[in-house]
Amino acid sequence: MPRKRKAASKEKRPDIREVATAAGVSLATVSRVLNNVSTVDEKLRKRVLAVTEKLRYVPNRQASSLVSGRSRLFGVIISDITNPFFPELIQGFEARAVEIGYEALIGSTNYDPKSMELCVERMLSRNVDGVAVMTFGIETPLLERFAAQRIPMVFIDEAPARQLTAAIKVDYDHGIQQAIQHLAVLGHRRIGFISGPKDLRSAQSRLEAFKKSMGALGIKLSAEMVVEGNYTIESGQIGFQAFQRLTTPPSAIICSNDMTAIGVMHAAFDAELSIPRDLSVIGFDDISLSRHLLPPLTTVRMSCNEIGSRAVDSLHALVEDRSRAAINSALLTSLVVRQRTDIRQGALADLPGKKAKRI
Amino acid sequence: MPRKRKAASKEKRPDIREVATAAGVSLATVSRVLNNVSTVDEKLRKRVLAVTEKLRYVPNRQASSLVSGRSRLFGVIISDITNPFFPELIQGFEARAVEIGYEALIGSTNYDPKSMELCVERMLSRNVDGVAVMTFGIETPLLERFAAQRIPMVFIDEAPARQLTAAIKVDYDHGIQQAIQHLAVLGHRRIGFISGPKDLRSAQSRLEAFKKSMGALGIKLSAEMVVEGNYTIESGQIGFQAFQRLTTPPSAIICSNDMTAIGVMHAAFDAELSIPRDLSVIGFDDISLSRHLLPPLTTVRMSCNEIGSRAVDSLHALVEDRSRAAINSALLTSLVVRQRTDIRQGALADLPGKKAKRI
DNA sequence: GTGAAAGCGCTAACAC
DNA sequence: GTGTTAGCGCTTTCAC
Repeated sequence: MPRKRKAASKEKRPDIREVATAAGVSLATVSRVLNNVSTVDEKLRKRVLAVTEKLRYVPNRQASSLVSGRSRLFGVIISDITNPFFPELIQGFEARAVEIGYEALIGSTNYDPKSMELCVERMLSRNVDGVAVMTFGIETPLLERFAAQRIPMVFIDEAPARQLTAAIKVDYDHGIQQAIQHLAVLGHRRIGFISGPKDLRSAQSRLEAFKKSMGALGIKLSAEMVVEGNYTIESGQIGFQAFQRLTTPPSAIICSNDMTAIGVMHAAFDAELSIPRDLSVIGFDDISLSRHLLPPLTTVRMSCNEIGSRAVDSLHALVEDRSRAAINSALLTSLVVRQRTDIRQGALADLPGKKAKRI
Repeated sequence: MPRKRKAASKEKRPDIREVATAAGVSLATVSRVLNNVSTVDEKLRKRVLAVTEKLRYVPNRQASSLVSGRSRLFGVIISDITNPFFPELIQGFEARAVEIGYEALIGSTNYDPKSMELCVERMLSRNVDGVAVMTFGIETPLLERFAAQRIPMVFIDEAPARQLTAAIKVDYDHGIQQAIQHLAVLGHRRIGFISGPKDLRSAQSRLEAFKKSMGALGIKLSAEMVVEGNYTIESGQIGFQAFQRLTTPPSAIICSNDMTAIGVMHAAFDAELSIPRDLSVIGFDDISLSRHLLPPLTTVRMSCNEIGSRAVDSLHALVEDRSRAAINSALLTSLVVRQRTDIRQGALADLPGKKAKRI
């Protein structure tokens, strides 16, 4: 069949014009159909859709972005994807973004100022319609560049008071209070807390929730029971050692995140203390790793996945209606009891007459 | 100052034309400078660069992609970002992509055909310049859509023989041989293997490497010592149980990936077997989790980060010179000895006169 | 309700 | 070497 087009190997993909021709309409109509403009005649709609299908037409987003001024791209800035806190967040972010016809553009700062700046410029050069700043310690001047373009931003916990900016609020109190209650029931009274870096809002919030809950439960909290960490495994090890130097070390430790808790467990392991027999520990975040530890870690769960999806929702709201920041109810945290907490050693002796059971 | 421009709040970002005007050159020259075309006069170059800096000009990639036909976007298709195998891979992919001026577009199939198809269409509609298919079980017809557009693809281990396609080769033998050797030295002779799904190339390769190395070391391998798994924690648990039902269970188990090893450890824990005292286990991949387990897992390390960066390099080579597939030497694997392997119980008794030391 | 036409910001021929 | 110009594929007025 010599008249037929040459073999399909370098087939060019169809553009909107081809679809229009094949459907016998103008390309404006095709565009309207694809963008769900309601004023299109149902018959034409059907016809266009059929052709779209048949030709396997996929719209070129570069082109549509260029002319419409909306890239349908949301940036998400994180510290480092190998930090187990982030994958789940990204999963939530990406899934929700795709759901509403957006794409996620991930940028890792890698804790490096140079990377951060590059990251911001990449987002700018791809014209993101919004950015979720899920990392801390990013320099404010960099964020100003988004602000200058009126690009919406969303943060965790606390956002700079500015237009087109939202925050995903997290209710730390609930989970931490449950954690303390859980420990109290097991007979623990000396409960240590390893915080995150004090200059981070989220770290402060968690610490405050801890102090508040201790007060609410009527447990005395001495200053030596709070140690500052920095969310890393190492800081958990250091924190543990600091506690061990006390005349009376805590019988339970609550950590500001799971990585810190892992550090505590490693240090305890090295010190030949058995967890949970000699020391109970509770983490925070419930990264998937925690479930897989042996025995698994008791932790305060915060849905990172939901943080991601909420970030997208907020950004979306901000894009659609640039005046109103999306206000969501705070994300709840709650205790997941697994096997790194146990009744306090000697608790039974202290409470003669009472029967305590292992849980 | 009434004459001044209104406050900066809705400042539009500068385009190439503004830069050209400010630098007193044509916009073609600016474009040339930005794209490192060498024929530009050094004086003009400097001037343009200075203006670029001053105006904080960031090129609009949508526009340049549209006209140049290159999006500077590489897609990477994975199964699920919360599978600990992937974050490191993505990290390597993204880092290298950014390094060469590209962006990474991540697509998760979530083990779901619908997601997969959407994923492919997203990549197509964003005009990716290449795709790294790092997941298995993606339907070939979908990949044909990339092939039809002559979009380069890269795979792990084995690629369909086709133009514009490359594979990242991994040398499994080296690491697995080390693992078996390590176990043999510890006195293990009955070594079990839990494979990945038999219909996956990479799973086959690992199993073959195991069989080969066992033969090379002169260790007899009975059929009952190989169990098929599917790379999940559950399959590790099931595999362990299968081994336990044997008259003589293995004294050591090598798993096809770390998740499987974790499953084995969980099941052993439940069965009140102590690892490594009663059973040695070795994983494969060295996901970061393995390091953090208590005690940490002995495993065959494969640099997922490097798989990612090599994928980008291959794609890049394919884009630059569409005829030649990038050929890299195979990625090496090697044993990381940690604390989940130990001398076989009773090995000392079997070898009277020899002194064995714990390592 | 539909079509024609004017660009979005940039690159790549092509002149000069 | 540098500038001019014609689009890339699409959305969006604006007429009709």
